[in-house]
Amino acid sequence: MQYYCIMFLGHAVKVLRERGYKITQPRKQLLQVLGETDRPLSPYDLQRLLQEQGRHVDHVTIYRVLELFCSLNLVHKVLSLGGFVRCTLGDREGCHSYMICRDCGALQEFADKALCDKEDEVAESLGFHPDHHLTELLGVCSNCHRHGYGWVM
Amino acid sequence: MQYYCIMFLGHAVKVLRERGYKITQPRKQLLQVLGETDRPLSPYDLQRLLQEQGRHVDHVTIYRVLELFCSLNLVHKVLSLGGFVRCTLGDREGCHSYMICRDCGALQEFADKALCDKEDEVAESLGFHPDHHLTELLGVCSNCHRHGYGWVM
DNA sequence: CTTTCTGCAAAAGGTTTGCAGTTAG
DNA sequence: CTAACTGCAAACCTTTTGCAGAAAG
Repeated sequence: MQYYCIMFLGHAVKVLRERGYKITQPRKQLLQVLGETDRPLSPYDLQRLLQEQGRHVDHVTIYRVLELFCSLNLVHKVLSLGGFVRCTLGDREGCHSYMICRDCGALQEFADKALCDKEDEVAESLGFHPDHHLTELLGVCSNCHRHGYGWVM
Repeated sequence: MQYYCIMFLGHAVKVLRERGYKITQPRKQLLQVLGETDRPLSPYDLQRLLQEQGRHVDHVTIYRVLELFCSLNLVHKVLSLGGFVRCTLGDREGCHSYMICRDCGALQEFADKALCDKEDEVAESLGFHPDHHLTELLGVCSNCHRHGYGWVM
């Protein structure tokens, strides 16, 4: 996780620089927090977390920074939970897919070409021409599944 | 459409009665409005529409009625647009799927077993056990697609 | 007649806007 | 030094809560 966090931070800073955006304190701090978790967090969740580290960032700034990060595909907005997570994939357009664990709240992003194609196929067969897919699967991750059985027994 | 509206209203009233809920004025009026459109509408959209018909329904009531309708699977909440649409399918659990047209805003609900299975398959292959699928496809419906080409030429 | 439901008032929560002052490069 | 960015104040919109009165069955 520590490893991914550094990867994420490095990549994000690179993207910001390339596009001419400044590397400010609030942006760095938000990247830090987003890099450390795989749970979707709301703007106020993020503010609370920063607060606990003794860092005060205005909620308006958080909204604006998240909007920027989304536009650069550094984070995604997760609709079924209403929070933001760091993007863990490359710049594959169109087919964001997420699995979200009900127990631990962790989100795992994936991109599956075959699934995308199947979605297109079904839609086209109904006369629809999709250009964007939203797929969010709710359930239990392998970790929690194991522990879940443990509790019952 | 008129036909579907009556179907929807009849079915909804039956479900409410069966479960012991009262058929009140606000509930009837909301069913009416929801039955007449295939666009997702927000609580305040619905209030506005009723207002225009000279009917005053408090927004708190609208929230409470929509919550009830959702729990009875009479309407669905659409996350990518943040509105409510009438449910057009039977009580198939688990696999809600929607196609939403960017141009006209119309939503079409569908349930495709093969697509559901494919989603499960992909998730399971990544060690995840899904119990709920959220699939929303954004694009252009056949109607708007035709007219779209018309505009260009 | 009783239970359920609605409307109202108010609060709570989330999001957006404008502007003056600060900061990164 | 300058353009970009942040913080603050305030407005705005959405959603929730508690309670007294109305309405459905």
